[in-house]
Amino acid sequence: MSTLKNKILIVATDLFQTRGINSTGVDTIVAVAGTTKMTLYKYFRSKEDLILEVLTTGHHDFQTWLSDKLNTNTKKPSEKLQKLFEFIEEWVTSPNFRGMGFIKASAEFPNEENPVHQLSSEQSRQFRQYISSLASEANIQDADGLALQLSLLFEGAVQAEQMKRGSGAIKYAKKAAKILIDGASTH
Amino acid sequence: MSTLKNKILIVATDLFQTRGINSTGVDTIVAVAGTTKMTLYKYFRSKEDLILEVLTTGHHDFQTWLSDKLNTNTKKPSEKLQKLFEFIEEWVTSPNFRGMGFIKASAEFPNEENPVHQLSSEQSRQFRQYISSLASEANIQDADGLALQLSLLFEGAVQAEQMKRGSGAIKYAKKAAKILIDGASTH
DNA sequence: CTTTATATATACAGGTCTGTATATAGATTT
DNA sequence: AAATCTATATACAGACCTGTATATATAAAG
Repeated sequence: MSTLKNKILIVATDLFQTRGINSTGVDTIVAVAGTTKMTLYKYFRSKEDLILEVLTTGHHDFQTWLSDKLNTNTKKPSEKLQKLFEFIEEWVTSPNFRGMGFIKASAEFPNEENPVHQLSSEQSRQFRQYISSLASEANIQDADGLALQLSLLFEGAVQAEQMKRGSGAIKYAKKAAKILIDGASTH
Repeated sequence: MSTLKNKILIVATDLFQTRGINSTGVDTIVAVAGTTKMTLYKYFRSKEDLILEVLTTGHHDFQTWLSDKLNTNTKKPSEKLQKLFEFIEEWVTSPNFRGMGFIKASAEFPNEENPVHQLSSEQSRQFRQYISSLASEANIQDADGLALQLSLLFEGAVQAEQMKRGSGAIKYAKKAAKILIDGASTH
């Protein structure tokens, strides 16, 4: 991938997160990235295309990082579920953390026919599905139910952490997750 | 309060929720409300003023409704905490439900110096504080911690319910809340 | 050296948005 | 009947936004 395209993606990810998507114009993006609109529109057909690619890249990076971490550090399925929030905390509190795009994108684009809304909604569903598969492998009865509960905690904590870094929300979410997982395991 | 001002507030609340705040122009609001911009700017100094009043009204309505429900239907402090999510579910699934403004407003206005962000952040804090006071009265040790966990579940469930009505998120949030409350009560 | 590919600089068209200015209609009060 | 208050109708200024058109620079490749 071109260096400039990559730079634009990184800058856009950052600005979308800190200033909001709709409030960030392409002029601002190219100015911060140190390039011009002509170059941006060479790599992205439209601003919407850029938004979609930012979301796709961010989600892919997170999912790859998370499953790698889980696969290399744990063996038993039950361990993976237990370690899940440990690694999420590591991700969220890392300096590279630039937010989970899909959480805020669906708020800024509430219209269900909007492509950005559809993608972020699909990413949220995929992540929940991934947690559910972990729960299934750990022989949890209501895997989908637990996955939904854990994703509520996750999305809430990430949003809180975005709003105020070091809020401690992720620590309490981790504790709550442990209780819920333990409760679902015994039945 | 003037009938027209009230009508504008109701219409704006609805449009902000379904189309997003930034994506809803004042022209659309007055067209749906059946009035003109001149009238809107008679009652509100600016669009930002309108947004702030929509948030304030919505939050006040919810808090009033919730504490009334809790005070008339329960006596013992421990009961209030247990019944909390029952009433929240009733509110969220009622036909009048028009979303919790402060949850989405902070996503659309991420800048911490923005008055809309500040107000929604403050409302989120107030609600968490209210839950914490219920927990304290119920003799929960880490009242603030439990309040944070419950608010994560609440905000996550409301957001999920907004994105897809009848998603069932609130039901699972209620179950999770019960587990967390019971867990925090025994210690 | 010349051709080709890539990036820059700049200007602008067409649209949308907020907020205001001006003129008018209807209704209530004096 | 005259004056006053409230709401309407309409137009527009000024700002911002996306996306494109045009001309130029720079550097690698034949």
